[in-house]
Amino acid sequence: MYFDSMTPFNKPWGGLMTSNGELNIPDIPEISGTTTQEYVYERLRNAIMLGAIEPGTSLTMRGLADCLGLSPTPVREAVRRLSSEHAIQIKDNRRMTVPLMTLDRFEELVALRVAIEVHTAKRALPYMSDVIIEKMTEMDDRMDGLISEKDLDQLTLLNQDFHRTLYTVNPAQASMPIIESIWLQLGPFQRQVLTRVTEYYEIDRHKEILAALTTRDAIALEDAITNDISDGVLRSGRNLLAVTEAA
Amino acid sequence: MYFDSMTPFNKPWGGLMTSNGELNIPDIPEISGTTTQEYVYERLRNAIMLGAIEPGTSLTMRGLADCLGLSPTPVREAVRRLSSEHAIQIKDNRRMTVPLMTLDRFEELVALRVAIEVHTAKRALPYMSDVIIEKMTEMDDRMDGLISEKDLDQLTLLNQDFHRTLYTVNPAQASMPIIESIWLQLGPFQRQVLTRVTEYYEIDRHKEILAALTTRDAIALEDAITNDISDGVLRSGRNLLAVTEAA
DNA sequence: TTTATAAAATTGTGATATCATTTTCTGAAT
DNA sequence: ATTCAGAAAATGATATCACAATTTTATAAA
Repeated sequence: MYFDSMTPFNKPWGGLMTSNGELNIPDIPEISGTTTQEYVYERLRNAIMLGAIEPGTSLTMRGLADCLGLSPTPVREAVRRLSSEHAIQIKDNRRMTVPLMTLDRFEELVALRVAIEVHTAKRALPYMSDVIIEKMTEMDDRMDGLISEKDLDQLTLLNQDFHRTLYTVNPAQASMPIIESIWLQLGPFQRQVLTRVTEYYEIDRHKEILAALTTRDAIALEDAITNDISDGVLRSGRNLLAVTEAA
Repeated sequence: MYFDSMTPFNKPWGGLMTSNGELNIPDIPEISGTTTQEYVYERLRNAIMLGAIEPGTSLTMRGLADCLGLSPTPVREAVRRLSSEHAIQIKDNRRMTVPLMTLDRFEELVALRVAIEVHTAKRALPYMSDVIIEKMTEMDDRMDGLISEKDLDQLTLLNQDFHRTLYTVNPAQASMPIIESIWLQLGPFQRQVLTRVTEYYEIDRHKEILAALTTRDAIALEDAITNDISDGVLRSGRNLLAVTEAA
């Protein structure tokens, strides 16, 4: 069984479920030349980021292993990595979950995201080139298309690519792994928010970011990044959490 | 053999070394009720932070396992966690090392440390209490003693406690794990610097931090933290790296 | 229906076995 | 001394096994 046996399931057809059902971990292309452990890590990470694993659902190591058709060993390593990135919470009752968001934690994570990404963007600015700006502009154009198609998965991924492209023009940059870790902690909840919101990106802050990059204006860049992150889901997230935590 | 067989060792007494020699991983008190994997993680982390594993020394999973008298399984999990925190670099030739510092990376890490710690300190300020300030003052006093005794290990650890105490007064804080991760990346090199420097902490910036906390002055706190981090090892580190990289 | 208790199943953990690679060692030829 | 091939040893990765601890289910009593 791939799922937690704690979860009650009295299905009309009876019998045990085999390998698809409540928990559906989206497959990802298997990168050749990599280890199983790495594959599991990437796949679970992707599933968490895209909200395919509902926060609060309890999981087990062996359950995941069975679900993926693997032995517990590589799953354990992948899970432990995700756990040290706070993407998975290992509880003391032999269960683990994608942590539920709280209002306090949300505010902290968003503020931290702003602080680190602004800092990283500023340090990237001296390395910015017209070629990269062009590349980022293309990304932004593609995102406009994805918004109208309401393809949330690709939108999330491409939005990350956009930011990552900016930050990594600084070749010595050391903050990208940290930023990715924060994205991962915010991801599951952002997805919950996005599915409840109709208008995304009322004001396109990416255009502001691109403008600031073009003029090499650090102050404008700081504002643009701050606004992009804040406008994105901050307000909606606050609302959702305010309602949720009141109940 | 606990060490990399790549390392040549023609010892006069010949024969294989058993379990003490070049690589000496300081023991730590075994916390009861915890797993072997966690113990290995803490012990390796401590060893890296305190510079007991010389950066660049090549290690193997099995070597470490033998050294610690354990099977490879828990060692692998601990090593992978450290690897995802960039405390250990897993190379493609089946070896791993504590990464050597470069000037560029050093500058990035220190700047990042300043940015995150300033941000975290500011958000902690509203939660600051006289009791905590008193506790931090005592820590600072103890550090003065350790400086005169030149006890670098305890000094490093207590300095971290000092900062950690400040940042964690904010109960919802989410940045502590990130700060710890940066400390860990800086740790081995800081130790190399400290052993080559005679005067530590010419100006005691901790006193400035405590003053800013007492007056609840965010601007002064920002300056004090920035100066504390910058004065600590930044200048010496730059010098050491400038010389090293020229060669 | 609820509660207490015993039995059964499941779990996390860590050691071990196995396998394909990779590295290191050996020794001859240059 | 160097170089280079082949043999031998060591390594990382994963599956499997064993075991204690915990949870879940089954059973019986109130």
